[in-house]
This record gives sequence, C-alpha cells and structure tokens, in this order.
Amino acid sequence: MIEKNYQPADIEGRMSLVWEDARAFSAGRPDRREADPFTIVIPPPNVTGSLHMGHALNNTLQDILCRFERMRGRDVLWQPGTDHAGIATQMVVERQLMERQQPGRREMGREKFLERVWQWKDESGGTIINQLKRLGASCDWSRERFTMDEGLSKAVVKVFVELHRAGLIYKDKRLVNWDPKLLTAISDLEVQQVEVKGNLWYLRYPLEGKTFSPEDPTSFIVVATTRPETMLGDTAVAVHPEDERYQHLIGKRVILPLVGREIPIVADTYSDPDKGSGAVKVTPAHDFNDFEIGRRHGLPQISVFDKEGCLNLVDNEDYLRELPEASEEFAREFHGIERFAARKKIVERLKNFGFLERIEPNTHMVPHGDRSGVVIEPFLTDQWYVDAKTLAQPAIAAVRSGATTFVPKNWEKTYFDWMENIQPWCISRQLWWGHQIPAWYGPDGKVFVAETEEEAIGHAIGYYVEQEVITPEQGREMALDRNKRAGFITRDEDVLDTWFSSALWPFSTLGWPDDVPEVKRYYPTNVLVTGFDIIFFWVARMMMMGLHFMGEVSFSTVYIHALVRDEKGAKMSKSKGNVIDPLALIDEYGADALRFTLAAMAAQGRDIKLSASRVEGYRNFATKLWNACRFAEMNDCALPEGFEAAKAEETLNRWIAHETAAATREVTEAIEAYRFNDAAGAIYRFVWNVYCDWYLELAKPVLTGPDSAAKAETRAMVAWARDEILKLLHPFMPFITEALWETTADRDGLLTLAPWPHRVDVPTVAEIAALSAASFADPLVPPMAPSLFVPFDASSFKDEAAEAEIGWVVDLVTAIRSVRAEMNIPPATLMPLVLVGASAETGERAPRWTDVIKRLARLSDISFADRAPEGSAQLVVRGEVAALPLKGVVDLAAERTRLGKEIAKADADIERVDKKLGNPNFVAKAAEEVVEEEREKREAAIARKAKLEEALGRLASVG
RNA sequence: GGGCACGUAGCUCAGCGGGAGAGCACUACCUUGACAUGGUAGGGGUCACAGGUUCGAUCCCUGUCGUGCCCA
Repeated sequence: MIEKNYQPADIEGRMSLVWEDARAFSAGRPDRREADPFTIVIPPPNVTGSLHMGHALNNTLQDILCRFERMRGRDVLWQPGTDHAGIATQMVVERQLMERQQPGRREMGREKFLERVWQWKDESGGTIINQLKRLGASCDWSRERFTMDEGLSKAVVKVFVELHRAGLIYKDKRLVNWDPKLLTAISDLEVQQVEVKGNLWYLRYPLEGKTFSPEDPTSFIVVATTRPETMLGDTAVAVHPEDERYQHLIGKRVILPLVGREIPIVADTYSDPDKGSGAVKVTPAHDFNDFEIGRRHGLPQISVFDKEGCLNLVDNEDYLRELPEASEEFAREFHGIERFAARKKIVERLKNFGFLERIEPNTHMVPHGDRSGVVIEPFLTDQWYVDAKTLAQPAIAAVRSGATTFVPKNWEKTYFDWMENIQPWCISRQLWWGHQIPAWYGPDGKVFVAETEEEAIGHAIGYYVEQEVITPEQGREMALDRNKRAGFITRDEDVLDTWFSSALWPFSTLGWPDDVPEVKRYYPTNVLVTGFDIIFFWVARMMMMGLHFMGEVSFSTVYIHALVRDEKGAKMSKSKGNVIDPLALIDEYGADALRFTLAAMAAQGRDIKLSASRVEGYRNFATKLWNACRFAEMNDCALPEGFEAAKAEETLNRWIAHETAAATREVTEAIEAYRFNDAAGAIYRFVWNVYCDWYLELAKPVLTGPDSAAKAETRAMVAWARDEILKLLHPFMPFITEALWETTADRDGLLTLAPWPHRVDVPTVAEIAALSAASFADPLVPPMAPSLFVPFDASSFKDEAAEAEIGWVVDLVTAIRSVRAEMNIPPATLMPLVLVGASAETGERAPRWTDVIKRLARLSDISFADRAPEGSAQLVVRGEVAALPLKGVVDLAAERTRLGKEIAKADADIERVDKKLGNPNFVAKAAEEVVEEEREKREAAIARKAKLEEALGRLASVG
C-alpha cells in the first residue's frame, strides 16, 4: 500500500539501507562479470569538508551517469573517497588543541601530533561521506579510499622516487608563495588575489657621486613602489631601455637610502614608463617579477625577512655583505620588526631624511593565502619541484588528439592555455600532516631518494665509502648494526602537496602499484565530472600522472559543469555569507527534489543561480508522481506476466506506448550527450503533461467501467507505463522511484539494478537463464525479474494513427474548456456538444471517446448535425466545427467578441505567411520543405478563418 | 590590460537561422472519487541597444552599453 502522503524523509533513509543491504552499488557484481565496465572516480572532497552546493551538483551529475549506466547493464565502479587536505586538516586539529587548551603541535612533537590527526580523522572525517549518502550517491562504498591510506601512500612514494630517478623531480632554490602564518609554501592556485587600497610610495634614491639634496632633482632618481619595506633588499633600479628621461642614467649607480648599498641602474623592459615614475626598485628575493629581472641582469638576491615575515638583518650575510660598518647599528635597530610595522617605520625614516617624495593612493591586487587569509610573501627557499613542463607535453597531446575530450568543448582552450604556460610545480610543504618526502640527507647534505629508509642508508653508505668519507670497514659495520648507523642520515621533514597524491587518484584507488585485476579492468576511467575551477588543480595533474605512469589517459571525457552561485550570481562562499546549505534543502524538500532541480538547471556552459522555489516545484512533481502511482494502485493496475506493451490493441494504450517510446528516446539521448537539463525536462513533461494530465484522465472511464478486455489491457498498460516512468526517472530521483517500485508490485529485484528501457542489448532467453544462474549462485545478488525482459523496443516503436486520434481528443477537450472558461459557463453546467458536418473519420472516432470527452469537457451529450444549432458557441478543431448550443446561456455579444479575436489571430497568421510567400526571393532561395510548410500553414489558417467567419455569420443571423 | 561567459515574461532560467518556452509568482474559476504539495482557463516579452550577413536573425558576425567570472 502506498501511503497517502509523500514524505521524502520517511523513504530516503529506508531506501539507502535497502541498497546497502543488497550491495547494489558494488563494482564487479558476479552477474556483470561479462559486462563492459563504466568507471568514474569521485573528485575526492576534503576530509575536513562538509557538503556544499557545488558538491551537491557535482555528485548529482555523477550519480545520474552511474545509475543510468548501471541500468544499462554496465559494471559500474563509482570510486568514492576523500583527500587528506594537508593544510586544512592540520589547521583544524591545531585549532581544536588550542580550544581545549591542550599542548600545541610543537610541544607534543610530530609523532604525537599525527596520532591526534588520525584520531580526529577517525572521529569526524566521515561527515562528508555520510552527506553524500544522503544525497543518494551510488558509490561503491565498500571501496572507499583516503589519500593517506597505506596503499595510496605506497603509490605516492613510488611515483616520487621514479620521477626523481627520471630527473622529473628536483630540488631548487626559487621564490615560492610563502604563508608567514602557516609557515609553509603554498601553490599558486591556493593564492587569492585580493584588491587592496594601498599606496604608491615615491622614493628618492641618491645617485652615486652627487651630493643628495631633495631640492636638486639631478642628484637622485625617483622610484615608485607598493612595498617600501622591501627596499632593504633592493639590488638594482630598473628603467625602460627606451625611456628618454633615464637614458643618461643607465649603467650609473645609486646609493640605497638607509642601507648604504651601492646598486646599479639597469635597463629592462619590465619597467613601464607610464606607471609611477617609470623607474622601479628591483628586489629579486621578494617579488616574482623582480626575480626574473634579477636573473636577466645577474643581480644578487637579498632576502631581508625571516619565515614569519619579520625583518632579518643581524647576522644576515647576504644583507650585510659590502656594507659600511655604520649600517650594523641600523640592522640592530630594525631587526625582528614585523613586515607591516617595518613598512611604517621605514617610510617614516625615509621621510625624515628627505628620501620620500610623495605618497599616492593606489588600488592594486595583493596575494592572500586562501586558508590563512594573510598576505603571501614571495620567499626564497629550497623546495622540491616537479618538472611540470615536461610532463605536460603528453597531456597536451592527449587532448589535441582527442584521446580525452572536454564537454563542453570550449574548456579545452582554458586547459591548453594553462598547460602551455605551466610553471615548475612546487610540491613540498612545511607541514606535518601529509606524505613525508622520501628523501634523506647525509652528513654533508647530500640527498638520497628511496622508497624506504633502509634503501636510502644503503645508497648513502655506498656513496660515502666511494667518496672515502668513511672506510669500507665502517660502511660494513653500519650496514650490519642498526645502532651504528643511527642518525647517519636524516629524513626530509617536509610533506608533499595534497594534490600530488590526488593526481594519482584514478589509479592509486584501484590498487596501483600492486598488480591487481581492478587496475586492468577499470582504468582508464570513462568520465571525470568536475567544476572548471579545478581544471588546473586536478584535471591537468591527473592527466600528467596518468599518462606517465599508466601510459594511458586517466579518462576519455571530462565533463565540466557550472558553478552554483547565489541569486546575484556571486560565487557562494562562507565569508560572504551567501551559501545555501544543500542539507537544509534536503530536509525541507527531499534529496530527490534537490537532485532534480540541479539536473534541470545544469545547462551546459551556464552557471546555476539557485532558488528554493525551483526545488519546491520539483518536490511537487514528486508528489504528483506519488499520487499517480496511488491512482494506479487503487484501480488494481498490475503488470501481468508476459505482458507485451507493443501488442496492446486499444488506441489509447497504443498511444501511451508511442509516447513512452518517444520520451525514452529523448531521455536516453540527452543523458548520453550530457544534456542533463534536457533529460530532466523530457521526463518531467512526460510524467506530468502526458501520463498524468491525459493518459490517466482518458483511461478513467475504461478503468471505472464494466469488466472487459479493454479494462484489463488498460490496467496492465497503466502499470507498464508507470514502471517505465520509474525507470526513466530513477537516475534523477532515486529514492522515490525505488520506494514506489518496491510498493507497487511484487518485484524480484531492485529498480536500481533493473534494465533501462532503451537498452540495446536486450538479452536473449539463454542469457537470461545464465544471468539467473549467476544471480542465484550468489545469495547477495537479487535475481532479475523475468518479466522485465519482455521486449519493448523503445528505439523504434511508433504509432502515428494512435497519435492522431488521441491528439484530436485532446484538442477537442482543450478547445471546449477554453470556450467554456471564456464564456463564463460554470463547471456545474453540463452542455450538449454538436459536431457539425463531421467527416467520416470524426464520425467513427467520436463514439469511441464519448465517455471521456463528456467527462473531461463536462458535456451532457454528443450529437451530429449538418448545421450548427442557433445561438451556439462554435469552435474549430482540426478543421472541423464543433458547436455548444445553449440558448440563453451563451452570451451572444461575448461570443461575437470571442470569434472576432479568433479571426484576428487567423488573419495575423495569414498575413505573416503571405508576406513570406509574396517574397520571390523566399520562394526561390528557401529550402523546399520550408516553403511547402509555409503553404500548408497558409491553407490551414485560411480554412480556419472561413469556418470562424461562417460561425460569426450564423450568430449574426440569429441575433 | 588579456581571456571567457552572460543580458529572453515580475523572479529563476531553457531555447537558438523559418510559428517566443518552462518553473515559480500573478488573475479567474473549481471541496469533480490519485493528487489543493492539486485541477482548468488566462494575462504578461520591440528576446539589452545599433549596424551587418541572409529570402528570412532572439539565434550567425561587428560594435556599444551593462553584469559576472578567470588570469595578469
């Protein structure tokens, strides 16, 4: 029995359990051993994360694809899991320690701290996974993976060692984006450019050999800067080589104010003559552009900050080199001052000595760490790098050749732009939570990269014996005695960027590097579904790693979906406070309604601005379906064994078969083309506007009539079409459809494993037997219902005659209702209908639909006549006149107005078509079908107008 | 400054070379035996603006204005 009211909360939890118990989503089910695999890896959410609208959209789309392919008989693996989110997770746990007033990370030490992080992960790390389950994600939960798992960590180590051996990973001293709060390097992509209202400070740098005076412009050069505090690390001044103002100064030297260092004036095109003073100070150790200028001119790099962003001058050899002794006092005075305080103090000092020309307000972009929120400091450090440029080449080629395609295609441009300008990828992070880099250092700093410490020691001993640092004898002793070699080499303390492990996700989750059958079966994956914002973070890196280590692309299709934005079109973010919580929407309207909304709005290439009213509307759609199924149940509609829809005899039943086939084709083709909104729209219209509005209404007289063959067939057909609807809708609304599937009949299997209506590979009888055998062999696999295999070829079934007949009924009823409403005839008034001058076809059809038409159009009687009775309202349906004779009820003036409006409409049609057909160019140049179509339109409009005028004439003669 | 989108009914959005569509909102009527989380009928748009291509442009091209995003 179906409950009276649809309550999503009541069924969603229960259906989740049903699927789980049946292990419905397990990859490699025995009954699908021979089936084609279909694989999607989930973009792993942060283990610290919770479900936001972007996740909801992303996973809804993946789930639609997975459920669709699962029903099409594929062996689906949707690989779930989370990533360890190095910085975010470490921050979460550190914050927790602080809140509980427990010892901090450094006090407890690395090992203890990592234990705490794991403990946190075990307790709270499952949040987002449970939220994905609430959304209905049909992942193979038994295969859930975590980037810090043993197996995935093994893959990380192997990849690092092999890339290092191949020279594709190396250590280098370069500028990195340094987060002075978190004390780690971060990636370009974790840096947010924020517009900040700052200043341009114009500074006077005295020229060497002149006596500096603020009054004498020939005694100095003015440089403009947004970061005056970095001037302590300046090693040059740059001007544009063609800037006439400065030609005479190129090659001269200036004395750096406050510091006293002599630095050159160089010519470099980076300097923009139109910006500031046209001269810039060059600080290679604290600015990415200056770093490049420094390289071009061979300038020294002087870092003046420490890793916390405080001035570091005392004992700073780079800084103090070649400086006069007096400057040591200055160094002591400024040493240790935080960078923004230093800015104030330095500007003040410059001003006091006349070196500050002026200050100009200037709005510019300043890099901020997206986790810490503090201003990022370009900082010169030793880090590990991946040679991304080399690895990118095959990844670029794979997209060029079409081995991997983007949907929509225009994202390929973005991909190429990024890949072709890719920079070395800094992969080391100064954190504790993550994969510790498998590199060890010998006593002299020599690095040994190996999969294990034992192996590294072996290499080290060999190396140092060869270098005669230790004797062969010492080496032998160390190799044999653990105690003797303790502390000989020390491991790199840093960990790898989280994205380094995520890049391996499509194959590490399958078990690589172990030789397991899953790798062979499920790699390459079929499609990756993601938002464009992580094309760079993730897609590109998976492409690089997949091609290098597997020799094959990671996925053949990348579907890039929209971003979910708020009602103003702004990106949803916590700091803006404009987030809509998907879980709140699920609580209010159900997961099915939310999923359907997201699918219906997921038009390609367009962002989604979500509003709750849409979700409500689709919840109502679910209710509609629920009630339609209740109707079927109340009328004892059931599918008899062996029923064949294609062989139905009743016109109405053939019509719904025709419509079902059309809807099936539409939905199937739309999902295949990733047009989720079209698919959702097609099933929505079919359920509501075809099945509910017309089929069930037209079937009512038959269902409530006397027992007959027609009644039996209609009962079967109502149930059959309902089942087809449940299947077509299942990928979008899995909970309600599975629940109704369970309740509406005695089923042998779950809907989620039932075959898709459009399945091309309808199994033969022999195959069914084999499948059943396989199913029964494994008690966990529910056998498939034999009745599901009754062939109905949705790809080809058509019945145009049924379509024409039911179409006439629909048009007639609609026209009568429209006239009644316009004439203000109360619904309680039953009117007679007269079909005027009916054709033979109509004469045959009408009696077959008397009951239905009477009921739906609220008629007392249907009759035929050659002329419309006096004083009747008349309407034209498919070229024939129907009259509603009701003397006294029909307001003649109103009817005259109504007919006048209809005629005007017909006139407008005729005029528009005439204009076209009157154009000789149109007739000559337009496609023949188009011209023919227009001619037909014209004829129809003229005929319609004639009938209407006739009706108006009759009215005039009466009144 | 460079790149990518987008401006269609009051709102949120589809459509995209030959008759302007949906959901919500709105108006009127309906306690009709599945459903008021509903039914029936209806109102509402110079498809941002200006040029061009075409027999024909909401749709293709160019420009202008406006909005958003990404990158520098």
